[in-house]
Amino acid sequence: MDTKAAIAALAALAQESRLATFRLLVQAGPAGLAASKIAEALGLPASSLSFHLKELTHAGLITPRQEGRFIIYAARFDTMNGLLAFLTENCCGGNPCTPSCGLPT
Amino acid sequence: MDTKAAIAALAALAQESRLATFRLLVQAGPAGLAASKIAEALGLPASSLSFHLKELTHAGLITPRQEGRFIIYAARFDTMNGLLAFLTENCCGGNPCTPSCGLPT
DNA sequence: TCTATAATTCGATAAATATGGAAATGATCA
DNA sequence: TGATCATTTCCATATTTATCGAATTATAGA
Repeated sequence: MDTKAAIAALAALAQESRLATFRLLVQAGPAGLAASKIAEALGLPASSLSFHLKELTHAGLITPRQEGRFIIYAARFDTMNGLLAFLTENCCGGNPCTPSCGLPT
Repeated sequence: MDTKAAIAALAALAQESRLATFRLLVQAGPAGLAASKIAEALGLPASSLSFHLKELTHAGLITPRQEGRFIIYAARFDTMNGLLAFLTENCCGGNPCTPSCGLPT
């Protein structure tokens, strides 16, 4: 992951409705959820949710697939893991550091 | 970490200068860096950097300490780790999931 | 105290973003 | 084809945010 992609992902997550959407999809796992189910779960108007889904998709954090007349969204764990790795890259100059400094175990 | 804190941290990181600042401090480790050193390293005007340092501090991602006439900023690894944990919370409903779904190893 | 350096606050401007109703598009089934 | 449901696009508005020069505050040393 490069800086541009990381900023896109972080900006996408830095918004209440989108963060809630993403976390819902992380918890739903690869099976994902239809847009209408997300709207219902979060109490969002369809047009607002659609705007946010597009942001998350464009940032590579979720991916849509058509299933019947539903569009199912699922979290992209590869991107999420790339983001986590990017943030912790070269922690403490690559030197061994205290437990509080490393990744959660 | 709660949702409010996570959004504050994500928003703080979702900006080029701040992300670069934070990563610089992550790599610097607990020793940290003086504001002027950060400005020099990133080529930012002092007033702009100061604005961003305040944002990062307010989000709990960095912390300042006075040392002589310098103010040294250091990354707060506890907050960063809390953020990573928050994002991956209850991944896949807590069920075992494929390797691509878990945290990086 | 006077001076030099470090860092922040102020202020004005420019740019990006969230919101949600209404209308349009896309997909399925009878 | 016509009806129905799912989703997106369009639009206008309100809000937030980034930028950086100039002025201000704070710290240390002579």
